[in-house]
Amino acid sequence: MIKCPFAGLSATRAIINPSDCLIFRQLFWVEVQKRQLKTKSAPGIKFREDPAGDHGRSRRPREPSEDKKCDREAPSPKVAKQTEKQSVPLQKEEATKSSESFGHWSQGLKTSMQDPKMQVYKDDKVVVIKDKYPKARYHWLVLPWQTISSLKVLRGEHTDLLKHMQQVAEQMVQQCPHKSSLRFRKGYHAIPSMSHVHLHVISQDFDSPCLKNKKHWNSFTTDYFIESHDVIQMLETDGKVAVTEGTSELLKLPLRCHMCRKELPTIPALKEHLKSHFPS
DNA sequence: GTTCTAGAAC
DNA sequence: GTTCTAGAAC
Repeated sequence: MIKCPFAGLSATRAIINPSDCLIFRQLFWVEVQKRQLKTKSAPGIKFREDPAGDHGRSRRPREPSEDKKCDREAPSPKVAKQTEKQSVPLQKEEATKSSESFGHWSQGLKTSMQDPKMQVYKDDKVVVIKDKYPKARYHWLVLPWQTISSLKVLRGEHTDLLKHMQQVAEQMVQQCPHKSSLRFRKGYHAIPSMSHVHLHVISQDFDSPCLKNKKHWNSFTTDYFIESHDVIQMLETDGKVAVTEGTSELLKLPLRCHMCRKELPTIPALKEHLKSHFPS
C-alpha cells in the first residue's frame, strides 16, 4: 500500500498496475495545481527577505542541527504532506543497509528523498523533491528509488528509467503556474557533489538567495550541466555516459550571463544584471 | 552540498 | 574602510 501524499486526499491505494499509477498521478497533478495557485503571489515569486538584512553573512558559531536553507523558510509541506510512514518500493532496504553512509553530507539526498515532507511527487520508480537550496525560483530534483550513485555507473539498461525521469521532470514543468513566462532546463551535473543520481529541473531565472558563487552559476550555465536528453542519447548509443576530461575546470570560467553572454565581474553584479532579463 | 573566514580586491 | 571570493572544514 502506498499513502497518497496529500493531506486533503487521505485515501490509500495499492499500486498494483500502471493504470492505478496513472489515476494516482492525475489526482496528484490536480492537487498540486490547486495548491500552487492558491498560495501563489502574482506575478513573480518573491523570496522572503533575510530578517537581519545581512543575507547570511553574520558570523556566529555553527550548530550541528542548524539548517538555514539560505535565509528562506523551511520547505513548505503544502504540496505534499504525509503524516504516516509509507512503504517505499524497490530498493529502499538496500539503501538503508549502509546506514553509516547517511551521516556524511554527500549522502543528504538519500535522506531527503525518503522524507515525506520533502516529496512533491512520487511513483513506483522515482521521487521528486524540491532542492533544499534552490538556485532559481523553481528547482526540483528527480531521483530514482533505485540506488544509482552517479552518472558513471549508468548503463544501457538504465535508459528507460532515465526516460521516465525526464518525463516526470517535464510534468513538473507543465504543472508550474509560471511555465509560460519561464524557461526551464532539465539536466545533470557532470560531476555532482551529492551521491545518488538526480535530475535537476530548474527555471532559468536563477533568482535565488541560494545562488551565491561562481561554482553555483557555472554548474548550471556551462557544459557542466548536461541535458537530460543528451545523457539518454549517450546511453542509447554508447551504453554509458561520457564526461569530458577537464569538465571541472568549467566551474572556474568567468561569470557570463546565460541570456546575452555579457560577462560580469562579480556575483552581485551578475544578479543585478539578471534583473534586466527577469524583472520581478 | 553548505558555512565560515582570511585575505584579495576595490 | 567595505565587498567579495576562494578554499578549508564540515
